[in-house]
Amino acid sequence: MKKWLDLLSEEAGALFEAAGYERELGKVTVSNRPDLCEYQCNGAMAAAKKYRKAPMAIAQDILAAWQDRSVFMSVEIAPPGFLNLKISGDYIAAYLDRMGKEERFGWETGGTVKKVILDYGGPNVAKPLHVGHLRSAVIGESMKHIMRYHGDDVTGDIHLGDWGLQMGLVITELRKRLPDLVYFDRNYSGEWPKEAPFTVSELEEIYPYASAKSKEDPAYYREALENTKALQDGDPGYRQLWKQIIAVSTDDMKKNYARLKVEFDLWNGESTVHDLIPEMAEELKKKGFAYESDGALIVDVARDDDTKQIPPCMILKSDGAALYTTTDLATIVDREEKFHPDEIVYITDKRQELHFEQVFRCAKKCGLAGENTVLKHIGFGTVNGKDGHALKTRDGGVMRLETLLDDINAAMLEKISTNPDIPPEEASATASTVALSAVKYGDLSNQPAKDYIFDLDKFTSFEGDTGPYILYTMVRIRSILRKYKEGRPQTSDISFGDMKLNSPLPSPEKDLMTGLAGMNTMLDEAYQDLAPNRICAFMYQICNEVNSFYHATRILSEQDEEKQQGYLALLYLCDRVLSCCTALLGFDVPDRM
RNA sequence: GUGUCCGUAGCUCAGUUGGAUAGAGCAACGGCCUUCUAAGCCGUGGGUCGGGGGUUCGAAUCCCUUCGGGCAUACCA
Repeated sequence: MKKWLDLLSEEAGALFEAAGYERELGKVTVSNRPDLCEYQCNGAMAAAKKYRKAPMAIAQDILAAWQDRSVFMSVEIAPPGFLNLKISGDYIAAYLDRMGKEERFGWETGGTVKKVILDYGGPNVAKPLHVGHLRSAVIGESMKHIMRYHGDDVTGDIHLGDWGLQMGLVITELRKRLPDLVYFDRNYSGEWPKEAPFTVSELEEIYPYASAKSKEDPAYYREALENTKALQDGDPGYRQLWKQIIAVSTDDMKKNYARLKVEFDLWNGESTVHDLIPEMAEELKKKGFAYESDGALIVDVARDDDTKQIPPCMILKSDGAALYTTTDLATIVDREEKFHPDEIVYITDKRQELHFEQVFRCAKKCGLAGENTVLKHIGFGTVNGKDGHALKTRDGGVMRLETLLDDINAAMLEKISTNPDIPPEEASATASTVALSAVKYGDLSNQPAKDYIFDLDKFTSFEGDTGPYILYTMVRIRSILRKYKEGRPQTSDISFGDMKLNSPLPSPEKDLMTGLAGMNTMLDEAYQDLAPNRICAFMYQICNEVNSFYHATRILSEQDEEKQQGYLALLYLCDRVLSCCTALLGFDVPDRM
């Protein structure tokens, strides 16, 4: 089904053609002056140059050509040549009726189905999830939903950080603290213990300690490097210990991600591809792409037309160990073999931009990625505190994701509990639902690439452009629909009749209808740009319009049945549209709040 | 140094690819609940779009220049 604005543009284009001008001039946009009109067309001014005629005169011609009122109920001209348009009520109602019946609200997806690997989440084992991981998970999950809604075949891979220096650091520290563990006994030949010799909390304390120590103690750092290499080279005890670290750590992660309603299809990691590394490195050497420099194995990826300096891509460190680039390249090889994807999309912190530039160039240059495989990096900004710096706890530590969610949940529960209509046993679940909307909407309503300020007070205030406001509006809509149904004999599903615009004048009802007509356009833009923030902006607009409509209209007590059916049909469509949006963003809607 | 992103109301941000009087939210102030959830709605005040120059009928948007900031810049991820 054609996009609303395209449809209007065609209609306006027909007027231009009828008046003897090019069709293409009839481009219609949403009005900048809602006080004057609903839509505007600036074609007369654009035509002025081509036809060497005054814009106002051209506008007059268009006005003269306008006779059929079934689409535009009014056309007015304003200096220096604006065409101000108002839409007929029947026309918009018919469009919405059709939209409500079509699949995906009439969004034409073109039928192309892409196979996509979505690489997001990217937590490091042995490290607690912190707010930085929030964005990758929340944005990635939403993009997954958006692409799937489009029809794409998307596989989400968490891509654990489980193979680099951090593993060496943890092992080094464990060895210092618990030297008697069998994992460190080279001569041990018995069965490996099933139980891990540490808990998640211990693990999460060990990593930061080891990381800090390695920075001030060069000997310790060297040891960590050696242990990293030993792990990668297959030291049996280290490998067993490493498996325990991953098991304990991922167990905990799963709880956190479940809480965020984020689900991965694959729990692969850097280590998944460790067996591919030696062969890949050898191959790159043999083919002449990789060579030694300062003891490390590198591939040049700079190009003559670069405006910036691109450092070479490092395949192996001088001690022969793998690093981030190595596993990322091997992962491309692995994914190509197993999935033959059309696209691999990475969602990470934008500071890794250069890293991915290098990896992508290297993968293409060396033929590790197929010629037609699109490699895309979507970098997101930092989550900052109110001071504009990275979000910290009160005492300056790293803000854990768990803590953040707990805080918001608590604040939300307090609010929810003030509503006497919510039974206490329901309050907790409702609070989590609303809290999640606050967190996700708060994140996704920003452009991914930009930093944003995570202000707990703002997020828990429920006013303005927030998740709770959206949910509140939806709850209101559903409440009306429910009450209407309750008052009638129960059939399986009550249809709400045809869409009908009852007040074609400038009215909250009409604003809402024209707003809804933008749904398929919005979906297309959100998909093309992979921009969840567009969905948020759209929802916010619709919710504002719904609330204005709500206040201006008594629905349940409306005596004119046809009128009431029109209202209900409109609200029902709103509910479906908004529900679709919340699903794409990745949060639920409570029954009451 | 080089590259890159950014600078819009007191604060947090939009601004549909060059259009009319630059928009929201928060904060401030004033209205609206015997009626579908007032976590709402309606209204008021608040701006040299960092500065300067240019391109044209027309610039927050495009070009140049300048100031201020963030980030990146091969053996971390």
